[in-house]
Amino acid sequence: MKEVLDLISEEVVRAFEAAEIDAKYAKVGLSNRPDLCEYQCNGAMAAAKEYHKAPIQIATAVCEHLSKSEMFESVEAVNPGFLNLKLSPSFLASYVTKMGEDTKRLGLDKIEQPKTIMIDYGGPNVAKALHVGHLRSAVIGESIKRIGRFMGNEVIGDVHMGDWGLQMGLIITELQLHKPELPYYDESFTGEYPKEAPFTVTELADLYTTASGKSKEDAAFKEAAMQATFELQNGRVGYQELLKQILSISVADMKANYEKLDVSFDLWKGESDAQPYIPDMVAKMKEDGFAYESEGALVVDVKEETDTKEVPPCMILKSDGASLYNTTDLATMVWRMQDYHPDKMIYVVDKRQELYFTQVFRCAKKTGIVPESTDLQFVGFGTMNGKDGKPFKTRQGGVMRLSALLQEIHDMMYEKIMANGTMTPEEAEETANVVALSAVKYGDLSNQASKDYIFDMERFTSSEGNTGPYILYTIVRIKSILNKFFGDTSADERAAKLAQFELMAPASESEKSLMLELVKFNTSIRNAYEETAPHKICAYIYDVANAFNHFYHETKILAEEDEQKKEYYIHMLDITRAVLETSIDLLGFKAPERM
RNA sequence: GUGUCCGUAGCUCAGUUGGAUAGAGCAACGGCCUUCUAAGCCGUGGGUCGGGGGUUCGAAUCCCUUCGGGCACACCA
Repeated sequence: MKEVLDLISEEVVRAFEAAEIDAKYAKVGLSNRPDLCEYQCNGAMAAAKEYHKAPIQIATAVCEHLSKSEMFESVEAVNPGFLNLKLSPSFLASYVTKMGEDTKRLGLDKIEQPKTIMIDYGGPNVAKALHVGHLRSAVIGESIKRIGRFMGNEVIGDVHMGDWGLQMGLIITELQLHKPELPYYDESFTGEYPKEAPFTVTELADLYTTASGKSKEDAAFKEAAMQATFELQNGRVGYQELLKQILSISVADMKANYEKLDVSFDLWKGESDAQPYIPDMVAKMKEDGFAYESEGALVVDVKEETDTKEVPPCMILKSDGASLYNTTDLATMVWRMQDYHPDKMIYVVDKRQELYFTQVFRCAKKTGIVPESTDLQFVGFGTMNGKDGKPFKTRQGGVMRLSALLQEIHDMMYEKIMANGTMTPEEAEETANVVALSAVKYGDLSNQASKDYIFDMERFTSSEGNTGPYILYTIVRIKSILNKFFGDTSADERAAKLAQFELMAPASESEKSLMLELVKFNTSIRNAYEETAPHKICAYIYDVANAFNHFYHETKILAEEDEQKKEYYIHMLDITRAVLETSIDLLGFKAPERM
């Protein structure tokens, strides 16, 4: 359904036209003076020059035409030329009623031309435990994916694992020292390779850690690892089979970890999946004359005239002929285009990689790997810092594992819940998980993705202020009332009853404020989608939660004696709940029943 | 050095793309529970939007300049 802002705009446009002022000046926005009005139009001041009239004259003329509209409670022209608008309570009630008719979409239309969007986030390394550095990509990417889908697009999430390169060689070489008898190392082996992996996740991580340490001190070991990497990349069968085992073990573990974060991927592709596409891709680049040799390496020029600085060429092959990050990323685009024909690809990666991705994007377009019609978007996120403003570390100064971070926050929430003494340990355990996730995700998403932010556990886990737990608490309060009101009735019965409860025009300030917030749902979500900015959803629901809590404080809902009024409250509560729950789902977390 | 992002209350952050008196939260102080979850609500104090110029009816927002900080600048990913 049409957004409130559009409905107002149409009305204002008509008034401008009636006053014989060009409609281009009839721009309406939210008020920045809520004490004076709810929506405002400043067009009269902009139009003053063209029409050689005092802005207030124009505003007054428009105001006269506008005051006939039933949409507004009041319309005022104020010096020097502001047009102040207040919505009528009945208009608000009817709009919210329409939202409530479909609590799944709440008045938000899907976009008219859905796109196929591929989104690249996560980027974990095989054989390395997920650490806090992986948190932002996962959390932000997941939210962008959900928002994109909610708007009606087909969104495909790809984890894009780091499963290629020296790290694999390190593991292969280290494992050989422990278990040289494995068939993977026997080049003459022709039988069937074992189905079971020769290690567990923990062993795998240990292998890598040891090997990685050795390679820094032991030159011969590193040499062997590089040789193994080379042989793996050149198709040595035993090594490729071993890689499959490494992947299967590692992926299972990653999936478990991401599941705890409520983050999922449609594709579990890695850098290795791009390898088969490299030779043809490189050959074509040479053939088409884009790739040439420079200082021994194969590169493609990507600088443009409008550049304000020097953009180095995009390197396709190193001087030793080996492929690198760029090669893999470009080849990944090859299969993505081939298999999925996306209209858009979004990369959710550390913002420090911006220049690098500019090179890759330009190269992809220039060489025709990605057609002009496909949009390539870089969503760079900032660093997650500790309270000292420096990159987040454990107390010991090491890199913190994601699981350890989640555990720590979970424990804080668990303690808080148990202190209330209202839950069994089992229920508290589960609730703590849900609340902890909201704390982490909301803490991350409520900041602009592109900025560095300070990860402050005390603040994020607090239920005061703009936090996940505060939002959840608000939802829980609403649910609690709804549950008391409806008792044991089934979801269907509830819906049927709710459909009969009519909303009344808001009588008090707090009712109206709440409705004014609810009505912004579609605009807010669309904005967040268009600007790839989940933090706008956070800002929105924080306003909704505030408006609700204010209303809640002032209004006795279940004790209301007027049945009709009570039903109206209940209906509005349910719509508020739907707005909040739909929104947090887009952010990637859920609300518990109690907390 | 070149480029780029940033600088808003003691702290953490918003600021609807140029509008009115720059907003929240935390922290500080003061109120509100025999009534739907007080993990809440209400109030008070706190600012030269880093500095300086400019553009115009009007600037935290656009331009220039300056100071301070982060980050990136072809064989890592």
